[in-house]
Amino acid sequence: MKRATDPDVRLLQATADPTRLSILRQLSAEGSVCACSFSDCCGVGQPTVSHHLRVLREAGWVTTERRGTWIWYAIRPEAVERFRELAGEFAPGPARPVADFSGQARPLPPVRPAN
Amino acid sequence: MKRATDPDVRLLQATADPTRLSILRQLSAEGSVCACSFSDCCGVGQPTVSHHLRVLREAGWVTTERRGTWIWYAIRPEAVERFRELAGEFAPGPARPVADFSGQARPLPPVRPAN
DNA sequence: GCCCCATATCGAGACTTGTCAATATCAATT
DNA sequence: AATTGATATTGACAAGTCTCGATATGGGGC
Repeated sequence: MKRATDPDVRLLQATADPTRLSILRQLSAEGSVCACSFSDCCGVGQPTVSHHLRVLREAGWVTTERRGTWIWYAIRPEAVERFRELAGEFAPGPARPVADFSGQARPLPPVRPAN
Repeated sequence: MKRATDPDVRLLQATADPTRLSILRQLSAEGSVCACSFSDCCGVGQPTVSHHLRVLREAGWVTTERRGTWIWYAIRPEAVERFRELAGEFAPGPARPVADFSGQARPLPPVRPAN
């Protein structure tokens, strides 16, 4: 994959992994979670968890807060907001595609974008 | 990336690419789009567009309809619905993380999930 | 200072992905 | 049937990703 530069793509890419999706769901459910809580529940080793947390942080999904020895992670509201905006952008096609061309031999010369 | 099997992850993974995000946006804007319209606008060759459309189709994002020589793509309502459900799941952490431990030496022994 | 614990980083290996050129398939027209 | 045009598939390569073991970092308590 070519490294994504578009922030939207990075936000989406960060969610597109089973381990990170689990992390995001746990964070959503519990609000603020110690990094040490992820190693156990995700079935991967500590360095791997650390890697995924970094990906989430660099995509803008989470913030960290050090409390003594532990580091607590939480989801950033801006990330949720942006993700929901993206969800709002997506819209399904018409139930009946564009128009009814049944019986017509050459349905519709597609409108091609100027070339 | 290990090949994703979870349908949610596949749905998210399909969005996590600049070309595919463009395609989804164009489909959202125009409702139903001829495959031939994507080659021009996405800056990639025709086989690459075809590849991305396949990824979107196998993730459940789009359906196809053949009209003579052309093939029209449209976003499936179920995909949009599921994506919005996912967006609804995500919730930010508390503004003030969990509690105020300022001044306390050992803030909070993290509650570790049973091990 | 030293040790212990939680977390991050490094380096490597296996695997996946994005892209293209070449080719195949399929529908419509002649 | 041959041709033309749109789309899909194949095969290859470069680049990215996930995972781990080993190691580094950094804080707290002794």
